[in-house]
Amino acid sequence: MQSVKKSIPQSVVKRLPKYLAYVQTLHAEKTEWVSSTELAEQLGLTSSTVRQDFSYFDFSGISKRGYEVSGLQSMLKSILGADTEWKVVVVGAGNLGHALALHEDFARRGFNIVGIFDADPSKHGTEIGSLTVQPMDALNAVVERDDVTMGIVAVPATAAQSVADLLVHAGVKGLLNMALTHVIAPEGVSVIDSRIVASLLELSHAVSFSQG
Amino acid sequence: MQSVKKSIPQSVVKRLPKYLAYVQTLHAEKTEWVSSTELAEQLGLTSSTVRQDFSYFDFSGISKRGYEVSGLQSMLKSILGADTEWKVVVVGAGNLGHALALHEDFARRGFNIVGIFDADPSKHGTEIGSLTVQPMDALNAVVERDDVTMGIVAVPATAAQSVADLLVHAGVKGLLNMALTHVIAPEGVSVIDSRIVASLLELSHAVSFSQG
DNA sequence: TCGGTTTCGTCAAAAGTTTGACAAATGTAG
DNA sequence: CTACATTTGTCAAACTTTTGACGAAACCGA
Repeated sequence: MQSVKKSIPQSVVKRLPKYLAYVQTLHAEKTEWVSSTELAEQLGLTSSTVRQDFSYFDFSGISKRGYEVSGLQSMLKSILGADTEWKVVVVGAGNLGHALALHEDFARRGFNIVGIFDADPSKHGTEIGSLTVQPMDALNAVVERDDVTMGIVAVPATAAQSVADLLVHAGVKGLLNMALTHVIAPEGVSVIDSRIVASLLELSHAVSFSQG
Repeated sequence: MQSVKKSIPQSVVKRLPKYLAYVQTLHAEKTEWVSSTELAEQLGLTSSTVRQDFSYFDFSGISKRGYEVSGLQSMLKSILGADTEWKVVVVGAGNLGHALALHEDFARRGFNIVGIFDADPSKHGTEIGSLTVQPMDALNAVVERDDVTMGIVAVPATAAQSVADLLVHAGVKGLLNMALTHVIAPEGVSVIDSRIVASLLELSHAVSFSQG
């Protein structure tokens, strides 16, 4: 009987995007109810984990029916901030930055890329979709003017920390780090690592040591 | 006094790529020794975690000096399979697949992209770096001929599972899934989720609920 | 050589996460 | 209306991961 919203453990937050993705496909195909068992099967979990996870937020299922899909969807969206439009800048206009700036999945989920920046003058002025690559010293103004909340660090490992510092200084509150290196940010700024390369390394470990 | 190699917990394997990245920068600048304290500070861990992690593999530090950088680097590489060259294919020649096929970090770490495939005929024949986009039905032959171990699934969520099935059928042993949806693979095939979009959602959660 | 200090390796306690079990709730069929 | 089957919500046990503590090893300076 707690009314104070207790914060949701990291382990649970990490699963929420997957719940949301699946629930959205259900919603798209007009399914109205989903059980913890079905969610568990689809996402490779146990039904107990699913119910436990959902117990962290104020959303109840109904015995014998399960969870109402559209309500669950709204709840997940609101917890994840996926019902908000976010302004995002990308730093680094290499292959990866370029692709991320155009990535439809971001826009579809409310992450609007409002600027792309690069230190290399030869890239300035290049058009990427509806954006133009800008020099680093334009960053502060854009972040301020457009009220940008997040920055994507898509530069080589050696430059990652200094770009992160610039973004923090410009005022973003969250960083998505595409480099493999660790990036340090002050209290109040969240950093999440995208782990693209780390994932491949994990994979090669898994592949090397599976079945021997 | 166990000589049998006990398998390394997932939680530890996840940190290994970061250790490796940092140790490589040390190596590049000719630093010879590194302590658990320094590693901990740089990667945002406790020194205890670092020592505990290293206890899972057969590599000792020396009291009062720390760990020898180049030996540690080799050990990490060998555990992660980063001392091997891997053959990788990309499925999906959209923005993301395109960028991944060209991503220098992959090549630098021994992940060689040997083919890129797309279901869309209008993309076939497009040149991406030294590769040419091929139709899906060329997949099996390439995987077999080049002994491809891993596949990167860079297609829209709705196609992810079927592409994964094709890759598994072709014989890859590991999948890197770029889509937000969960992908199911048979026993013996490892799947790692790249979580790019999931990471942004995590970030927006973190940003929404920090300091309130 | 010796005492002081740093850093490792290890252990066990603490904290966090997942699972299994079961009562209570809800729906269904007769 | 009642018996039955299903599925939730919750609890505690089991498991995993992280942390703190401390003895032993190795180096350093006098």
